[in-house]
Amino acid sequence: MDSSQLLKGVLDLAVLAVLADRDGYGYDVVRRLREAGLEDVGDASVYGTLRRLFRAGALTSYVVASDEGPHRKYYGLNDVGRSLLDTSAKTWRSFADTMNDLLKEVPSS
Amino acid sequence: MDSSQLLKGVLDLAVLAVLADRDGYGYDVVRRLREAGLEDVGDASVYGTLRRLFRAGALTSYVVASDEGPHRKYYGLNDVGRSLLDTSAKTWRSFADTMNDLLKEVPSS
DNA sequence: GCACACTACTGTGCAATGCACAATAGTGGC
DNA sequence: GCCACTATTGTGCATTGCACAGTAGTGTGC
Repeated sequence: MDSSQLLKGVLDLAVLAVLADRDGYGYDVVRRLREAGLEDVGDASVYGTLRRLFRAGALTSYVVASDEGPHRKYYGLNDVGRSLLDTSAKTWRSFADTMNDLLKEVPSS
Repeated sequence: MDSSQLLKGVLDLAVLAVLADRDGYGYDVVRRLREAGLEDVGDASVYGTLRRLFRAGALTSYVVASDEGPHRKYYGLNDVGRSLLDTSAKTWRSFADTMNDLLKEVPSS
């Protein structure tokens, strides 16, 4: 099973969760998601998600120059983003519970 | 957050899990999924998923006449389907664990 | 100086899939 | 006859993750 389809609709949540910890720029968010276990996440997906969330008014954005490469566009949560994170996390937990319940007859291995 | 996006890539798994319990026809699978907590699942999604899984060789299919309405096209798991269910369930559990870990800093309410 | 690797962002176009909606059709109650 | 419920199929759309290409800055090794 391709885990890329599992990400649909959850990448927003994952990105919000990562940014809740601390502000980050695209390349950095990709790295943090992969370290967290989402190893197959594509960089274009993350950049796209950040832009979408920003356009939706959930993120702040500011550019910082770097002396180790190109400039970095940092993103951070604002109130809309924090509230989106809360409700999305709630929706996710309830959904995951439902799925786990459905799967309780399926042997773990 | 629209839970419809959460279903992406998971509806296959949910349908397989429901059919693992016992064979079922489309309309019945929709009802069982809704009773299980997936209240917003669309009927066209389920019919589409059943056809897709059948085309992929994971399901058997047979038509049964009904005296309470139109005929019913039953679907059931074959070996491919059972193996798909196992690996998909494993992928889901690992993915859900990763997400829950990412969300552990987010207050539950 | 130049090739290359790593960092970092943007844009285009595609594939997968859940869903709305319409059409078809059988049964039964009023 | 009309309507509600059951049951399946097909069309077309919206969302979204991703591959890929392009641009660009920094540092390393030759």
